Order: sequence, then C-alpha cells, then structure tokens
Amino acid sequence: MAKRPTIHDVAAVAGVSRGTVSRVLNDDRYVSPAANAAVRRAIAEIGYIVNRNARSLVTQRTGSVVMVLSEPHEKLFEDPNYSVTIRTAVRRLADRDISLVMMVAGDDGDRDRVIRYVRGGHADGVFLLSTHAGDRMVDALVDIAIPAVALGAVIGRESVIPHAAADDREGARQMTRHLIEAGRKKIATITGPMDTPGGIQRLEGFADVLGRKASRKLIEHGDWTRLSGESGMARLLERTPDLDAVFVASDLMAAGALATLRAAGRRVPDDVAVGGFDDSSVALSTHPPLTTIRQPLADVAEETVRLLLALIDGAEHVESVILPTRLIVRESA
Amino acid sequence: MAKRPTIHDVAAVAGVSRGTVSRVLNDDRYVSPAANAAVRRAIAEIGYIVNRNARSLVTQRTGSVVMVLSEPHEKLFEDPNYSVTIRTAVRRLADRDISLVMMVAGDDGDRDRVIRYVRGGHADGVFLLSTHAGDRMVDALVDIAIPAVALGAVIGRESVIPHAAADDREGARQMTRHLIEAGRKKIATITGPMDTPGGIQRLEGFADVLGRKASRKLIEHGDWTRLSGESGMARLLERTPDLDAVFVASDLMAAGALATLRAAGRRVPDDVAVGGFDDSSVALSTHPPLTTIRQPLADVAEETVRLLLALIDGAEHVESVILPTRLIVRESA
DNA sequence: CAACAGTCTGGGAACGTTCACAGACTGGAA
DNA sequence: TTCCAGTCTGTGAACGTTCCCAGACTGTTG
Repeated sequence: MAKRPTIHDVAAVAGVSRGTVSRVLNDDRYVSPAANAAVRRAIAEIGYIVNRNARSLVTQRTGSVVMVLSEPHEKLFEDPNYSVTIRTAVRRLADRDISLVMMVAGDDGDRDRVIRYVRGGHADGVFLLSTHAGDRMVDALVDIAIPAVALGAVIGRESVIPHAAADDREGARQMTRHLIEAGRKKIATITGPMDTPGGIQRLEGFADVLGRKASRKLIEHGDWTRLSGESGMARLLERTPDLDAVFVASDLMAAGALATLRAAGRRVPDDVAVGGFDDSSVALSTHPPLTTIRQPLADVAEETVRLLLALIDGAEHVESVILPTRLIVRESA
Repeated sequence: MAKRPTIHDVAAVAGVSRGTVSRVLNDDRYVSPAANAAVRRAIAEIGYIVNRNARSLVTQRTGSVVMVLSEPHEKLFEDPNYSVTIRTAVRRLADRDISLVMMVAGDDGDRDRVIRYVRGGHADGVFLLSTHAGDRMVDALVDIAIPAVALGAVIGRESVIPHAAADDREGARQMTRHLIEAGRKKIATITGPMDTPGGIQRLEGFADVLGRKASRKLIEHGDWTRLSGESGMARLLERTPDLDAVFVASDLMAAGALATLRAAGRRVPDDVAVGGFDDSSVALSTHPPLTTIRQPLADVAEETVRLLLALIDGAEHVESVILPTRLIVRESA
C-alpha cells in the first residue's frame, strides 16, 4: 500500500504511455501540450518521484559527484575552511539536482575505497580537496578518465586536473609589500608545507618582492598547524633576533607565532609586525587582530564546481581559474 | 570494450550461474567452498565491481545516508566543528560500506529538496545537524518513517528523533562551579540562542549552580557569533559594572567578550574571569587563552552514527546518548 | 531400501527506468 | 489526389542485480 508510485501509475492516471511520461520527465522534444499537461497533473496528483536507481541503471549516469578530503587525520580539527567549501559546493550542485557524496582519503585503504567507488561508476565526477603531491589516487582517477577537478592546484598534475584557487602568489606579494611600505627592514616568513600549493606559492610571492633579501636564514617551514607556527617563530627569533616583521603563511600558524613573540617579550606590531594569510575566523580572535590576506573561498568553491559541471557536460578541456586576494589591514601589521 | 564486467561475466569465468555469484556476493548460506573460491577468483581476475544501482533497484536499499546541515547561511563561516563531525561520520559509515550524501537545509526550498530526496527513497537514513526548534522538515521526516538521528537534541522532538550530544548542562555546571571556587562573587553569563539545545541547557546548568543568584540582570542572550559576544558583554558591563566573572556559552562568543573587556579596560582574569565552552580552535588563539569546557565531538559524532546504524538495522527504538564534558583550565579564569 | 532433511545450484521473473523503432496522424507541396 | 516531412505516441528490449522456486544431489534414519 505504501508502495511508491511508478512511471506506470503516472501513465495510467494521465491516460498516456510510459514513453510519453518519460519524455515529459526528461523534457524531450515532440510532446503535445495536452499530453504534457496531463502528465504533469498526474505527477502532482499521485506524488510521483522518479527512481534514480532505475534511471541510472540505463543511463549510466548517477546524478552525484564525490568530494574527496585528503587531509590526514591529525590536521582536520584545525581548518575551519572546509565548511564553507562543502556548503557552497552542495548548493551549486543542488541547482543541477546533483548530490554530493563525501569520502575521506586519509590513508591507503581510504584511497582504494575511493578508487573502487569511482571505478564502480557511482559518481559522475570527482571534486578533490587538499590533495597532496604525488598522490597515486590522482593518477588512478586520471586513468579512469572521470571528470575531476580540484580546489587548489594538484602539484605535478596541474595539466590534467583543472583547478580553481586563490592567487596565493600575488596574495603573498601584497602582504610582503605592505610590510615593506610600513618601513620594515628585516622580514622573515613561516611557510606552509612545501608539498602544498599554498606552501610553495606563498613563499614564491614573498621571494618575488624581497628578491635577494629573502635569505635562507629568514625562512622557516611549518605544516599549517598552530604549533608549527610557534616553533617556527622560536627558531626564527633565535637565528635572527633583530627581525622586525614576519609573514606567516596561514592565520592559524600566525596565532602560534604571536604566542611565541609574546612569550619572548616582543610587542606586536611595535617590535615585530605579523602578517597572516586566509582571513579565517582565527584572525579576529588573536590579540592584536591579524592583518591578513583574504581568500574568496566561497567564490573559489563555486568556480571549482563550475569547472566540474563543464567537464561532466562534455567539455574536452577547461581552463583553471585563479581568483584575486585582498589585503585586510588590522592591527598586527 | 571498456564495458564494465557484470555478474554474468563473473559467472561465465567461474563456470557457475548468476545465482551462485550473487550468493557469494551477499555471502548467503549454501554455497560450496569450491564454488565460492571459483567465484572469488573470477571476481579478482576480471575486476568485477557490483553495480549498486541494479542492486538498489531490487533491494530498495541505497547504501547511503544523507547528512542535513540546517545552519542558516550567515553563520556557517564561523563554526569549525563541522569538519570533525563530517569526517568522523564518513569514516564510520565507510566501515559499513555506506556512503554519506551532504545536503544543506538553509531555506524552505532546501528543506523541500531534502524531503523529496528522502521520500524518493534515495537514502536509508538521515543524520541531522544543528536542527532548529519547530523545523517542519523534521516532522516530514518522522512522517516518512525513515531512520533518523540528530547530533544534538532536536528541541521538542526528543522522543522521536534520538540523538547523541555532549552534556551541555553538566558542562555549564562545571564551569560555573569553577568560577565560584576561584572566589568570584558576581557571575554573569552570555547564552546561545534559546531555540538551540546548547543555548537552553548551558543556561540551565549555570542556573543550577547559582540558584537565586542567577538574576535576570546577569543574563544576556547571544547567537553564537563573535559579534553577539561583543555586544552581549557590552550590555552586561553597562548594567552590572561590578561583575567579576562571565560564563560565555561558546568560545567564539567568548572571544568577542574578551575584545569588549579589553576595550573597557578590564583585565582578564584579574578584574573579570572569562569561561568559554567548546574548546574549539578559537580557545587557544585568544589572549589570554580561554578556560573552557571540552566537548568530545568526535565521540559524539561516532555515537550518533551508531544510533543511526542501529535504526537502519531494524532496531525499534534506541536510547539517546549524553557524553561527559571536561573542564580545561587555561588562563582566562 | 525408502523416505526425508539438508545442502547446493540454475534460471525465470521482477525492480523502474530509458532508448530505439515503428507507426499514426497532421498539413502543405507537387 | 499523392507524397512527404514533421510531429507525436506506444511498445519491446535492455540495463544488472536479487529473489524465489524447482530440482539435483548428498547422507542419515527407520
């Protein structure tokens, strides 16, 4: 009794055939206005909902896309950016009646599962998040030839996996210039991991502006965590006690750096200016509030979805998109 | 040529019938060891992967669960807790080979979409996140009689939607007691919205301990945002300038309160002690670092999944789960 | 030796769609 | 009038599974 109505029921109520109902559903050409109206009325009347499984079975399309989170487990607590990305993607896809399946790829078992899932034909496309350099899963996906895009470049696979991202390099330049214009003479940096695009490009931007003044001594590498910001800052102070500014490649690490500076008795920004990156929620809760670089994260997510949809719709090739960042001046620099 | 192998191909290679292959796949009784081995060998050999659509079509089961995010759009940027929840859920479900579909329910259109999706039989269960009091979508879900659970109580529907949550009330008591033991005499609070379980129960816990001393004058309502923490604190100071402690129902709001206190020239914790709630990443980046209440968020997510799986497996009724919180003493109180 | 319970296998039917094709009906052009 | 192109409709077949039933084969029991 609680059995859900099928296309047959609709056909019966509307007084037409299965075929005609199907044509209305997929708004094909060649349906008379009368039939169209009758079918739509019947659908509304009996509350018909198409069975996607049956449809997928014959069309070989699933109406879903899988989002793969590659961040290793320990880090995941700290980054508040995922929520925005996920929500934006879900909404944009929903506009097209495509649903978003989440998968994590923290270890090899996870990655195999993703591959199996995709190879099993359970998704029309793949949305990669925070993929690391040299990830074999990416190659497998390319091999399967499923539409795939990434938010943030996939290092070493930029030519096969299109992506959307913020302009990390120019953002880093903006911040570095800002520090120079504020009269800072000895500017250090704490980078992200050098197997991530943000890690690499934000350092490049820093070096672009500083040229030869960006000496080895003034560079420390972090791993995006607050803790690595703390320890990186400590090493910098030890090596170059007279630095008067530091560009930290993420707000969270910058929060760590601030703690170290405070503990060392350095005043911010009086003694040392601190610049962050991301404009995440952390930037406002530090003392002093962080001068940072805002990434248009929602826009980036939206563009990534756009690329993916284009590929799914059959585009041979799509161009990656880089969106501009903006300097947000607060009190730390 | 690139056609994926089907159960027929497996049967042919293994020299058995479709039926036997299917039995092996679903490890039914009554399969001879020889047949079993032959089938498994064939599957491995030709790289067969079961087609879930075909399976779902006959079993009426989808092997997926939908997670519904109900937070309205403006807020979503601020809460870093979602990532943890999502990942934990995805991993636990993956253990059972169930995939997680994300949907947002920010407005009525979204909510209708969720209903349609569920009514369409596209999910075996529903995982509710941050649902608000009086949400009609919840009633619709109950009506459909699909297994549904929530992370955090669904106000007014506690008896029909089982949930897992942290012990908000006891957590609030822990913090309030801590403030009293520190010798504070005039303790105020900034609550969450009173249509959320956290808003209600953290205030109750506060009142439990303070009894008649929890006067109206010492209570302000916020909406979980940093800004509401700032303004709430400002109103409290105006009304009760001699308060010497404040329990803020979330770390993020506490960060806002700290800013207001600083601007008003109050020292923390010397003049005013500040207690937060959540132990989110914000708690460590404030100055001073926040004394707060830790919620076992990953455990809560895990329990929620467990409840959902039990319901999906046919349990008539499952008991909601409340997990203990823990006081984390840092410098703000 | 007959009867029977238990184990195992094969194959038809069904799940709810889309697709391709055949054919009916229109109206206008030759 | 005849033909044809265009529009519209119905139906059989297919998609890849699971389910169920019939039946074959074992070994045990009376």
